[in-house]
Amino acid sequence: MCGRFILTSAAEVVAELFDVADVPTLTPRQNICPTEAVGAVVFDAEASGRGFRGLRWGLIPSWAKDPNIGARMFNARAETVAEKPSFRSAFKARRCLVVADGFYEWKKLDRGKQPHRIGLSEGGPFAFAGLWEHWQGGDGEPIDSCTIITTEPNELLAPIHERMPVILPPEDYAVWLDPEIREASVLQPLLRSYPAEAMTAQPVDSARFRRKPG
DNA sequence: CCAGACGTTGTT
DNA sequence: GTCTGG
DNA sequence: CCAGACGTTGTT
DNA sequence: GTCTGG
Repeated sequence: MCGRFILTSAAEVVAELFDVADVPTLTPRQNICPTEAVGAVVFDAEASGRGFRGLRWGLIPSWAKDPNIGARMFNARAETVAEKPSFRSAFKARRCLVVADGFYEWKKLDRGKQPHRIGLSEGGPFAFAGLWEHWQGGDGEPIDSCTIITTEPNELLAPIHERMPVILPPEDYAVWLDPEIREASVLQPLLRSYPAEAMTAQPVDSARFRRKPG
């Protein structure tokens, strides 16, 4: 699962890792929530290459009447994403890389819950496997939104939570973003747990998630 | 045929 | 939009 | 995901 | 407890 994450890298670092040229200045964010704008790398048909863009986190199916349905579509299960009505068309044609420097998972304890910050040992940004979708209401603004795919946790994450987001290594970026690839038999094998030995997890203070100071 | 569902969690 | 259930 | 709210009418 | 907003 992944319901909160971090993006603090500078635009230049993101541009180099993902080989995109048009990354705008990025405000460091330690607590990105569902329904907020996230940074994503997508296939840009006009440029016949990659582009960086903002997407609303929480995928709104194109057929949804109420865009608020997207608020709880912030994750999609790797095991079922190719078949679920809300995700299958995006899985075939609109995959993306959601840019992050870390994410949070909450471990349930006998008393309360303990958030952990998780990231790559080597530091730096990485890519969640994502999907995006276009939505157009009757008279409202169109919205492009996205979801982050989850899978089983690795050995590091298993004690903390039952799911973890799929992190794609750079060698998988090209296949994941290629819109001509549509076969689940090619795509689904990419949706695996990132190696535990390359990740770190540390408890953090719950106070950082409060909305109001005090 | 039309009407209604379509998702993720976690918790019971 | 597309599938399922009635 | 968590934090914060948690009402009343009437109308579709 | 459950829903909404971010």
